[in-house]
Amino acid sequence: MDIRQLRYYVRIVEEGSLSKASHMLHVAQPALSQQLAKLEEEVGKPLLVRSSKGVTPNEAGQALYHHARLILRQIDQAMTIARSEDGNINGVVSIGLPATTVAAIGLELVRRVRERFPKVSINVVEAMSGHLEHLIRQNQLDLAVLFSRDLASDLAIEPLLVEELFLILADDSDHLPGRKTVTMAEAAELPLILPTSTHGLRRRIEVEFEARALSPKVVAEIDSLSLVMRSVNDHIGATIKPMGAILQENDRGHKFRCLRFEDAKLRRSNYLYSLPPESLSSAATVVAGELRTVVDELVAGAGVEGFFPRPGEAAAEQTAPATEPAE
Amino acid sequence: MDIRQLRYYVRIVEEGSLSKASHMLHVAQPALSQQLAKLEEEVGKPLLVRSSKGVTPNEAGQALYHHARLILRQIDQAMTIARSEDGNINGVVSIGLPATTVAAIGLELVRRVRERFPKVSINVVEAMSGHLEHLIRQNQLDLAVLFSRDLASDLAIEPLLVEELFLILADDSDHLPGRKTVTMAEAAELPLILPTSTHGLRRRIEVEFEARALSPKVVAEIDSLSLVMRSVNDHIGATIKPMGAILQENDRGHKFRCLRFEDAKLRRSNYLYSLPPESLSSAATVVAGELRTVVDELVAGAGVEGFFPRPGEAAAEQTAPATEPAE
DNA sequence: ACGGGGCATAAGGTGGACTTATAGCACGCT
DNA sequence: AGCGTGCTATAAGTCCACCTTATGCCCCGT
Repeated sequence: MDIRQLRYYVRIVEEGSLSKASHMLHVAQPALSQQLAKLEEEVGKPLLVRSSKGVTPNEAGQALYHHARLILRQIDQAMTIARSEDGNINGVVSIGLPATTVAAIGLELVRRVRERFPKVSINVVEAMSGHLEHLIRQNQLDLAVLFSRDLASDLAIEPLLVEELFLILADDSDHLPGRKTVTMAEAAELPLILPTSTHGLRRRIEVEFEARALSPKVVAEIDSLSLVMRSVNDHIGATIKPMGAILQENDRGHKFRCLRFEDAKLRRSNYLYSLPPESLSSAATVVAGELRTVVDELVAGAGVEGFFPRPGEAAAEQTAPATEPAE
Repeated sequence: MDIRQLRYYVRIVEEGSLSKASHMLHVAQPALSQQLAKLEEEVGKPLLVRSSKGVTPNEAGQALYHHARLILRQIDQAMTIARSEDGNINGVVSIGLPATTVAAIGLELVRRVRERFPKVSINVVEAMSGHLEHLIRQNQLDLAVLFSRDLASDLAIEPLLVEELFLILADDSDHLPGRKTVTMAEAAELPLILPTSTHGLRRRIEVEFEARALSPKVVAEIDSLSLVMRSVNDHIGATIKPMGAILQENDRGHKFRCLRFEDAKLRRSNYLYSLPPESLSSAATVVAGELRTVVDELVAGAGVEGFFPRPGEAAAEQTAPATEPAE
């Protein structure tokens, strides 16, 4: 399929005749016949019904006609944008991110979008994933990062990354001194600060404890990341979070110890929700692209643990969990 | 711009190097250099910054990269849809139409969509234009036909057609017997059934009366097309509507006389609102296409008066009103 | 039966896209 | 400073694809 073929095809359908279209396009009629035949060969089925009065598209041909018009319009738009003074990508893009994702990549995402697309105004909405689900269902967000893939909707869903969960303690905590790993049983003995029961992360953690006939000693239920981390820093308890939880705490001068679970694979998948890629605005398209880039850099970052690439990338396939309970 | 150029370009940006991209694409590196040069010549500016370490896109190049990916994905999607068993266009498309537009084209639109795209479920929402404006702003409609172009939003707006307004009487009315035209002064003497004061059509009509120091004798204010037409048929008064108002009345066995205004150009523009064309679903795209086709046929229809093509079509340019008050 | 209008095929010419060969530049290492 | 490597750009030649003209076949209307 080629652009010239699409231009020929659109004109043929609009004129209802190869001969008339050839006049409009200033090419010989056999050229259209040949290009149409090549297109039909590539598609593998006829697109037009021929008669002595001209041609009419069948259903596949009609569908292709509409798509072809869209593609040609987008090619013109792409050319216009590329030719213009500054790429002319502008507009407001609202993106919903859970707190830990904001913590991990929020600043870098905003930096990149601001420097690469100065006329795009990115609006980062930090909220709990349940609320983000509601917002994007209500079309009040262009993009959202969520942890479940079963939000029934016509939105596009693509895996973004997989986060490993760690037991997080204050750096100077008396608990488990000098340790790099922890067992679920040891974690069950610690005072824990976890999100409330409706929170997906909380349910994910409880599943692992219950599978070992253990109960976590929950000393506080807090649905605010910054308050949780301040509470951990203040030795009220430990928490279980992905590494993103401490990345911005490091910036704030807080130090934490992160212990990997040696007898459990505690992981959480992140998904990027958006309108289907072909129905996203230019501004939202580039913001989604920059989000993927920032995540790729996080995953590949030297010295940064606990982030795995999205399943489907060849290098990552073998490291992704074989099965993972739905969150 | 060609599809092969876009494929080469996307791969060059992703690899950050023409040499690496040439390995991935199995073509010689100078071929990429030449095609990239042609693309930049067509765009009229550089897209990539060259260095001894490879290439990086500038802002125009980055924007083009995102668009190119979108276009290539849509080409793949178009091919997939064309190849599939039945075109695979499916989904629910909601379209908001004012009553007179439903009357003019509603049945034909539904017929065409049902026969050409059996898996598309079209949901025609008949409502007053003010309510349609609210619904589409709330993203509760995929498409809408409205009469004003100044609805501030990020929706795409395209002219659809221009309707001429007629004085409409019952066929057997004693008023203005045998006449084909009417003056504004004569109309001011008739009992009139008009929409309520907030209705755009009402305000359009009043502007013309006031410009001639005339007042319409409004005997009833009704915001229901079918009730208005039943009232006209029952000799309660005349009304002023586009021709669409009677097209379905003809089907119901009602007969009306339509008198053209000889001393006024009473016209109303219709606009198609939708998400920007590149962000519309496939189903909505084909429904919009079928809407345009139905309107074109209405405009070109033999014996059907009072509909003019959208401005911008060459044959119609001279018949479209040079200036027209904003509605 | 004939003429006109439509689409499809055959054959030839030309221009574009790819190839190989090579030049030039920058960077890193010795 | 010199050399090797890796990158992109240019030149020249080859081959293939797209367009042309010529023509055949079919259908419809008169």
